[in-house]
Amino acid sequence: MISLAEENYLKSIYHLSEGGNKSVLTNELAEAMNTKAASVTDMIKKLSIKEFISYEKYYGVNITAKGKIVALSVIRKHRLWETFLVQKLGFSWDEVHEVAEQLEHIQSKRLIEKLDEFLGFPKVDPHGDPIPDNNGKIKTQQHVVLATLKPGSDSIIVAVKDSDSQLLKYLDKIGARPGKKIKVIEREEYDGSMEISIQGQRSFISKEVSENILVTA
Amino acid sequence: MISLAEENYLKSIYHLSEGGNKSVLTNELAEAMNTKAASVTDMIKKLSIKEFISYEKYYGVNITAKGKIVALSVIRKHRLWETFLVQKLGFSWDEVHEVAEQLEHIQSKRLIEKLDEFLGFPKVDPHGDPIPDNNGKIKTQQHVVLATLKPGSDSIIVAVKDSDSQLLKYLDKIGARPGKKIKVIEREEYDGSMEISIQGQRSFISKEVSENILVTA
DNA sequence: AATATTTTTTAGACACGTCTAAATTTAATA
DNA sequence: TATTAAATTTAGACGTGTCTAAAAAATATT
Repeated sequence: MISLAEENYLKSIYHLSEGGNKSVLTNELAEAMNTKAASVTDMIKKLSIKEFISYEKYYGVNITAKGKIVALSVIRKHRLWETFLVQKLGFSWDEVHEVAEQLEHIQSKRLIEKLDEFLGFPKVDPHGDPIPDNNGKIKTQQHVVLATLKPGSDSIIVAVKDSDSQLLKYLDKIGARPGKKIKVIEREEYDGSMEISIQGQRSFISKEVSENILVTA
Repeated sequence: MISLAEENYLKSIYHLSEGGNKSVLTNELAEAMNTKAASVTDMIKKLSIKEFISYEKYYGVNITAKGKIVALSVIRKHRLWETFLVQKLGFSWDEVHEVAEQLEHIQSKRLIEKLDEFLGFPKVDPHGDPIPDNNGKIKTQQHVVLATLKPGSDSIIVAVKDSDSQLLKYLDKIGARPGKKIKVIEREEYDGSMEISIQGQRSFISKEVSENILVTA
């Protein structure tokens, strides 16, 4: 049996390693988990014994195939629940994260299968992130950070990086949601800020914001 | 903040005390919680300090008003989730208990309000048990155990006592669901077994079963 | 009433997940 | 390369919730 804490660590390791493509350092993980490095060391020892990760002292951790299965299952649940909260219960997309953080740990295969069906087998969640399938397969999107686009570029918003509620509220205000067309009107070389247009709605956004919006390549 | 274990204890104490109408003994609680008496003693000390229960050594516990609020909130969540599972996800009523045991601990006032609305503000769950309202008010039903009815009696099934999945499957098979009319055809004095009829479907049930079916008085 | 039985509590222990403070190792810098 | 700084791990501790075994209190029996 896998504990709630273990699931959360694996999910975090999966994300920080960008799907298992690089190793994750103790301090990174400590920051992401909002805990202390010493606690992380303790936990990664356990996860390592259980073979969810491989771990070499002082050199960070790598998630194993076995660990990925767990992480993707949790991510699948998280994204399905977020979809449920928005589509069925009428939550706005900036409110769902915390609740989904709890719901993702409910243990019941049947529940998730039924929920998936109830939602019509969605492929992406309300933030545009892909939902892993039942077998842990996930479609990695071809996307690029808005900040890198040149003036005049046209593309479609695919997803949003951060799950910070403040940012999401702001994006909602300027109409920046997955699926929407976005055009870069102008880009200020000095600070990287840009003027954009979404469905005719013009906005000035800072570089920071433009780095959190992912668009089609 | 209240922990998952504390919520479960309070829920159990609420049920065993029949809504706070009598005190609950350590051993009863131990059996209900599937744990040891010593563990119960430890926990009820904590709950007592937090004033969710009052506790006199060797004489069991009584739930306080503060404790009832917590218990009823958990019960409300449990029953709303059960309703969701059956009505929206298509679970059968004998499958929902375990999953609802997990879902009932999700912490989000907004979620429960939205869920309640989504379900159309149901008054009873799929087992016929009343759903406490937002303020912890619960309609106690006027019901009687089927076992006490005399032959010839006509009444309506209100709820089912036990949440054992085996029993629920059996009841489902003989058509015994909340809301259904039930007639006692004959009652065997010797062992308390009876012949009943539900929507024309006749069945012989043991005394044990008839003690788990609650009907209108 | 004295003794036996049952119930409950206490004492001491353990796994989990966390922490602080100190020690160790690696990386950076002079 | 020797020293300093940063990152990581170890050591020892703590709160939660659980356990077993033993002690204490309440109840039942003779």
